Amino acid sequence: MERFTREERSALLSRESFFHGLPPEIISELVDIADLVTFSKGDFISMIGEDFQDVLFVVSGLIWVSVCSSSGKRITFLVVKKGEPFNLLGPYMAQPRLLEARAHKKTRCLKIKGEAYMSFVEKHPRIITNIMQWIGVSFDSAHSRILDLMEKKVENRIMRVLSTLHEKFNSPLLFTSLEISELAGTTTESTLRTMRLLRDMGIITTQRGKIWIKDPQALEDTEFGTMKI
Amino acid sequence: MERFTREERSALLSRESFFHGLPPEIISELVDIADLVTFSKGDFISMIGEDFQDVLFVVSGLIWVSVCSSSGKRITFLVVKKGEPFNLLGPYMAQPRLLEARAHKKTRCLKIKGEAYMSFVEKHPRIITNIMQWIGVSFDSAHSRILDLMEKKVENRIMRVLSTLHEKFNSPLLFTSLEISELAGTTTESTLRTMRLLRDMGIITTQRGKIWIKDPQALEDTEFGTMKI
DNA sequence: CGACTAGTTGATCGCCGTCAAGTAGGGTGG
DNA sequence: CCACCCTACTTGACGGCGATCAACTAGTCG
Repeated sequence: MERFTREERSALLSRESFFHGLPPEIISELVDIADLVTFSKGDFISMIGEDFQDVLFVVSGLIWVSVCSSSGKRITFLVVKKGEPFNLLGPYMAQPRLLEARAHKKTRCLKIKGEAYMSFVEKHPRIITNIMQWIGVSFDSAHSRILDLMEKKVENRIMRVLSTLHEKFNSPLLFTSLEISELAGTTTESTLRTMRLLRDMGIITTQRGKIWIKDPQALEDTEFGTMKI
Repeated sequence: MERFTREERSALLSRESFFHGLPPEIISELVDIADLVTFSKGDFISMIGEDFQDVLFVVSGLIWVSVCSSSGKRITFLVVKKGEPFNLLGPYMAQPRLLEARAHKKTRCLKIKGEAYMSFVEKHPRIITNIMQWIGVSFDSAHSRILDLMEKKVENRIMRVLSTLHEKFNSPLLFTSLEISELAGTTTESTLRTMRLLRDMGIITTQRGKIWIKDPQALEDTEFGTMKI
């Protein structure tokens, strides 16, 4: 692990990390078969339609994962931060997927080739629990998002996105309205209108590209459980 | 396997089955640790908020899996037919999920307790590939459904549901408009209005509870890949 | 034959996506 | 340091899709 900064190493072991609870020897064996790769801000990590087979574990930085349609509409369904995995399912899947992954800022990752990942899993079935739990939460999150889209108003979706981002990153949120709207499944205009309301109510304050959550409780809505963004 | 009918046995081994490609000895070992259970039409297999831990494999019949919100809105996101698994992720998850599973008609399943399932997976990592592939397809399907909800009109969603059901069950589809609407994420009224259009165009014919697809090609829309219902 | 469920169609109405026309921040290069 | 540009943000007006309400017909099962 010598090429890691201290911060990166602790990110891999933190409570929020994918690796939490795994025996240290499994983690270090995984690190041994991984390459440390760096993406610059804005880099495409995988493109739509590509058959991306590698598994990534973010050690620093941020990856935005979206699907987009041919009409240009895009929805971001995952924001992968340090300690979190990306593409746990990819290596097992035959057909290319509709994912687009992009580095939101300079991002360092552990990269494991699909083949190596699959053999690792078979050799260390202990890690299956971590994988399944991670996927399970993401899976339920996708379904709660479907429910949200069906019956919640745009305002509530935005509030939920802000609430979730706040839990994950704390204030200030360094995201633009465009990014928020792609997470909530709406347009920038609607996002801005809602943020105007929230500002008037004293729940948030904003600056170009920054959002401070002043009253996190006011954003809460536990109906469908937490999103996993 | 002596308690199975011949049809049930072959359902487990068919090409569309979850078990396809697995060595026979693994399948029979799985059957050994499973109980054969029968649900009557309309039975709740798992209720909202319940911490359902068993894994089921349908050998005959049909299970409808939905999420519903407190306001009564319900979306069906999975129809599990013979040869298919249900709740592959449940045993690994701590918190209860928002799933509701119901027998759509008399349904026979192999039932495995969560603990037994997890040990089985660790003991036979070979099955991980099947599990991951199955989950992966469902996962992508959830995301394509999100895109659908965001940018497709109700008409197109209905058409896609009909097309997918036709692929899975063939004509006639023995479903009511209410059921179709819960799959498409809309109301019965909108569903019926669309079906009226499709009927006028000669693409389908309908009877109470039955839908014949006369022109499957006309329903095609490959934009987001196939749904997995 | 009666009751329940499924299907049908019309009228209304509001959310929110879209278009449009701006303002303002902040980085770059001369 | 200023002029410039690009991006982010802002606000108003409009209009359409589809949810909702309502009233009805037609199968089907006991």
